[in-house]
Amino acid sequence: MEKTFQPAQFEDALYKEWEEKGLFTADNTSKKKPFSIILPPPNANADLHLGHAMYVYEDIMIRYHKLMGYETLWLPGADHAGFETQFVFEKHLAKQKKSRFDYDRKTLYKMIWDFVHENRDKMENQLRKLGFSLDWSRRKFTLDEDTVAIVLNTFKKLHDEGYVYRANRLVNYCTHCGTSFSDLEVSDKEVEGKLYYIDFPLTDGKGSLTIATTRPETLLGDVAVMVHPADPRYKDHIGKTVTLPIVGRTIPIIADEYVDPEFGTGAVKVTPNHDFNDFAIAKKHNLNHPPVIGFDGRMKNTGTEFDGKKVGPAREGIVERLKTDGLLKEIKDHHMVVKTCYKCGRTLEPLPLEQWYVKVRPLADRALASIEKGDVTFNTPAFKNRAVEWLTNFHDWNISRQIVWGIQIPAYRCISKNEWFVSVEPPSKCAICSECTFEQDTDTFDTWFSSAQWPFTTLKTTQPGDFDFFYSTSVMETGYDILPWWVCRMLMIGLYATDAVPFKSVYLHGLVRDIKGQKMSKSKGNVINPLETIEKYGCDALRASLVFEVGDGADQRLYDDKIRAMRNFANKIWNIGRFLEMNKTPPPPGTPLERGESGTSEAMLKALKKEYEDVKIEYHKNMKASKFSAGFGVAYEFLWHRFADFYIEALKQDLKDGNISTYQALEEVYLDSLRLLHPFVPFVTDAVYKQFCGKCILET
RNA sequence: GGACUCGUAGCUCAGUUGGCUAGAGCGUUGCAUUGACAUUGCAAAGGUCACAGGUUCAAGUCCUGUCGGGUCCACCA
Repeated sequence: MEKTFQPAQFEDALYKEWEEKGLFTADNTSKKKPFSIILPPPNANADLHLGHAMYVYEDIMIRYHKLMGYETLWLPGADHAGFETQFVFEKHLAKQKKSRFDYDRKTLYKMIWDFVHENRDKMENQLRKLGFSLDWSRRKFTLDEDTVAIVLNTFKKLHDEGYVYRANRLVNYCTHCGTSFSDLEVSDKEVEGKLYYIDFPLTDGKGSLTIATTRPETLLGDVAVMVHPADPRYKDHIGKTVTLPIVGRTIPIIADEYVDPEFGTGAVKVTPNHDFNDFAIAKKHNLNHPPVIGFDGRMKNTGTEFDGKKVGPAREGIVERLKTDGLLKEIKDHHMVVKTCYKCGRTLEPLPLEQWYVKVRPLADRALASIEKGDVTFNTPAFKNRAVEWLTNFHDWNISRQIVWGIQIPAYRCISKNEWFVSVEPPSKCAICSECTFEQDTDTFDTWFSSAQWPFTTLKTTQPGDFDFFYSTSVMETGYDILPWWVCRMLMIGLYATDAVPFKSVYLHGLVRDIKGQKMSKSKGNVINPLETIEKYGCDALRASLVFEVGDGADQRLYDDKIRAMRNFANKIWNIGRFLEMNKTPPPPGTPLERGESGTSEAMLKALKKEYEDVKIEYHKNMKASKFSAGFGVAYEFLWHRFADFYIEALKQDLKDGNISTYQALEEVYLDSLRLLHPFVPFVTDAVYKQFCGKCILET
């Protein structure tokens, strides 16, 4: 063995050897019991970060089960990550002073395609750097033709069976990113805003009604003023009309219990197309007015000079105008929450738009039942509760996105009758009037709609027999932060499409933070790059530090000292091997040892074996209970502080004397303990193991 | 407003169903060792396990409350 421990010198070669020997390749005709995990497909738009390194928990499970005699499959993939990728790509375009508007749909798609494939190769090599025992012969991409076909079929099935419908509702729309979102992609932001008190003159000339609003610009699209039916202040106003400032339209004063008399003046304006609550109220009272804000974020349909102005300047202008007209009573500071785009951070605009929705309730109920029955289990009760809470409260899911990068929705509109039909294959003629030149929906699916199907779109398209042998998969391991986005939706859609749970258990891990507990981000400059860390300390050190003394599913802080400590452990593993190798010396001629007689060490060797047996029991107990940190801790403590510090130190002289039975006993325990540690620190354990056995650990 | 989670040595954290003098890594102090490893070994200092009650033969561990940190969801004209 080399004198010094230098992981960078053997890791890549060892990984290559594992791959070439087919140690990660699954056999779906095996007689062994299956154990399968689908890798959460990383977005093919950037380098891997520490979050991806947390997939080490999957590698631990896979390697452990392989060593325990299971037929394992860990299936790698990449996600096209629709909106996320388009967003990243637009940033690249911006650097070249270009934008998505400079290209037609096809060109833009092709450009992103090339960008993604370049990134995908890089990303996959980074997964190799992490030592992950992925079956590369089965790698998949969410835009592979065969997986896309399955996604389209699922959509059609959902549609035909009434679980997907098209509706014109208000959506959360980002006028900068140019797309709508589901409820989950909306992030709340607290801001110090203003509350404007505005007089709406009564049409009969007898005074005015003061309303309070945070969005004066939307008054151009108002259809009513609303008060609480029991509010004594406004009892006489109900049924009268007011004249809308600036535009001069006459609108009614209506009553609805929705109004909170305590807030503002107790009188509220109703703008059907730009506020979710008002939308519902206006529908109830059968009132409407065209939208006054467009998808470009500019005012329209107001018949005023504000048409064409962006919302912000329009608000300022309108406030000025109200002041001039003497209708602005007061402006108060108002602490409020605005819904913003989770990606670009700009304020979202509620706008009316026709979209495809998944009717979530029946699907979620089935998912809840599967959890209830225990068909799916969670690694902690808290995560189970959170999943149940989400599944109980899900709203219908908007799956339409106004972006080009993704799977175009297989829905077609009959132009002459303005009706929609769904068809997996591009139809040759209109299915409704059979004459018109119908057109396909330009929208693409929410990425999560295809991700939600990933466990079966992959297994149904890798190798014949894979689905039958490996589905339902054994574990879904991912970060708890995407429980609602991904895990819950996989459960819902998986149950619907395959009549079986997509995974039998869910293992959620926590977030990796910096030493102060802050989220890592480029702007804060506190990012630990996994690849640089591997370069510096070795892959095993990084992997071990993400597992060592970490609570189940808990967030953790990662820092250089911890990684170094784990590198030291890897070094220890290496040097124990070196020491044993150096002491594999025959006993001097003519001594009792040469005749094979055991020395004084017999009792100690017996104690060692006993202790090791106990350690193994403890280790397997933890591993089987998915207490990986504890399992690692047990093996760590034993090898370093018992085996090396205590037994080797005590038997050192005996070993140097050439006591072959001492040597053999130590070697046996050492090599076996390498197998316990292998799932956590695969490189160093295998590098040493090969020196002694000539084979890789997973080969034996 | 609803829910979850955490508060254990200077720092970062483990502590499984309540059970012997409360553990680890890093850091600190002393000693040793330069023929496995200074990426080492031995030893030491350091904690009234946030606080206050309660259950129990026994509580860091269970229950209630308080304080403090974090997270998620809902509402907000």
